[in-house]
Amino acid sequence: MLRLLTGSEPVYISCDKNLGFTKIMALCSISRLLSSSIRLQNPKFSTVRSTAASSADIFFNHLQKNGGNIEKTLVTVKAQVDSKCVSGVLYRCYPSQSQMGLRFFIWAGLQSDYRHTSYMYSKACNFYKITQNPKLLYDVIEAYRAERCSVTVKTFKVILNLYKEAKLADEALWVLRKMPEFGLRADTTMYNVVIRLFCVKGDMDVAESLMKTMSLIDLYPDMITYVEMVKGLCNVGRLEDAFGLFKVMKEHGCLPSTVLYSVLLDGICKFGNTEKAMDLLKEMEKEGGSCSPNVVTYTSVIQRFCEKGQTLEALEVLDQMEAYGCSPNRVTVGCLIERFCVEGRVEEVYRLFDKVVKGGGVSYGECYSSLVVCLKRSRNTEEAEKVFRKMLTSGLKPDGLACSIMIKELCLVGRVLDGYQLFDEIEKIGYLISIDSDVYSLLLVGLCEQSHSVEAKTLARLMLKKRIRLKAPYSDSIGEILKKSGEEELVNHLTAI
DNA sequence: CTAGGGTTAG
Repeated sequence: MLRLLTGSEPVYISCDKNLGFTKIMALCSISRLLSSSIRLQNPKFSTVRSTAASSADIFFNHLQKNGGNIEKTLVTVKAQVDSKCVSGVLYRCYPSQSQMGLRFFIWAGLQSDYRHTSYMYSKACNFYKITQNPKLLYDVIEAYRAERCSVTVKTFKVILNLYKEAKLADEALWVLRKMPEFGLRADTTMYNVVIRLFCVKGDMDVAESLMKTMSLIDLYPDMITYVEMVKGLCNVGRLEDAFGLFKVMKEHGCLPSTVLYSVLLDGICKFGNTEKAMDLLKEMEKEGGSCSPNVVTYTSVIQRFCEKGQTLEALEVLDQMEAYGCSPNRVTVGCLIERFCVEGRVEEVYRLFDKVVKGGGVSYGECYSSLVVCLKRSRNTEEAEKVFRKMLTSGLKPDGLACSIMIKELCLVGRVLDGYQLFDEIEKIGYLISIDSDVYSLLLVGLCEQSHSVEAKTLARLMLKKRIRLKAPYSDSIGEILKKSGEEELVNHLTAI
């Protein structure tokens, strides 16, 4: 612990290992900066608490009063279910009422006017630590049975999606097996989820037996099932079996899609021989229609060649791609840039840029941004900075990642003012839209550390204007200090924007 | 459902 004097009251700051003394002093000066100048210029900051918390409160209070079969009475609650409300209830129930929280989550997922986004699933999964505590959902299902709750296929889908998010293959399979006990039957989509989990795990025996089970209960594997299976089989090196599945499908009169072809092609590139891969690509081109190779198809082939160091072959595929009328995109170019950088042939990328930009699938700005990222990644920071500055002077728009990387790098090596100037320049030409928000915090702390108070003040003002919150690990420490010096409202604003 | 940029530190 460290005792600091700010104003009349001593302030104690927990001093974690990331926070040296100079940093703490810097944070204190931010505190002073923000409190002295900014607050006065922005009198509206005093009331920032939102009123939208109430819907979660209504549901939570209802849950507290009505134990047991909560789903029955939840219908009577007159409140809107939305994602804010759902996460609100999740937070209130954790950790002492986890089961209730999850039951509410499942119930909410069944409402016709609301659908959990994948973000909500990951939120619920991470917050309740489903991966570490899969039993929580077991218990929910057992509670449904004990209380004779009415459950539907959709109920199980929500639970399955939580296990999917938690990457728990065995538990997901358990959900499928549990359904008949409730008189319910899983559909193809649910099988696909479980098959995918086992494919990712590399447990292809279970995945295969699941696919067999499907036909036994009159369910048909769809294109998604095949894609997952082919990918899984390729990944464990069972190329022949992947090919076999592909052929069986064709024999059944089911035409493989571009995606399926691409997955198989990618597998052959990775583990098979090049000739066979190129034959398959030709076959796709000839077949055309729903089998036509697309950007992804070509890009993955190019990428595999690059990985193997076969730059020439990769470039030939690029030609083949363009001849077929398919435009390379940012990802395609990215692979090739990386390859050129690795080989120390950086000068050659500019000719590549001219070529691919003509296709219309990617711009010079994107090409140069990729180059900056690539150079930085191969520790060629000096060159990266050169390219980046060249972009700015020639009016090319750097993308968010290139900006973030460049500014962060400058801060990291102590050239905070340079970083700020770059930032300022990009901001002035209006190119700063998609920059990482933690870049702002990094810059702000750096500027304070090096006592560039004018710039720090300007930046802080800009952050408030743009409603950019302070990022961890700075937000906590800055927040602490601000709060202890009585700047609670300001903290609310900067951290809870 | 197929390709897929970066993170610092001892």
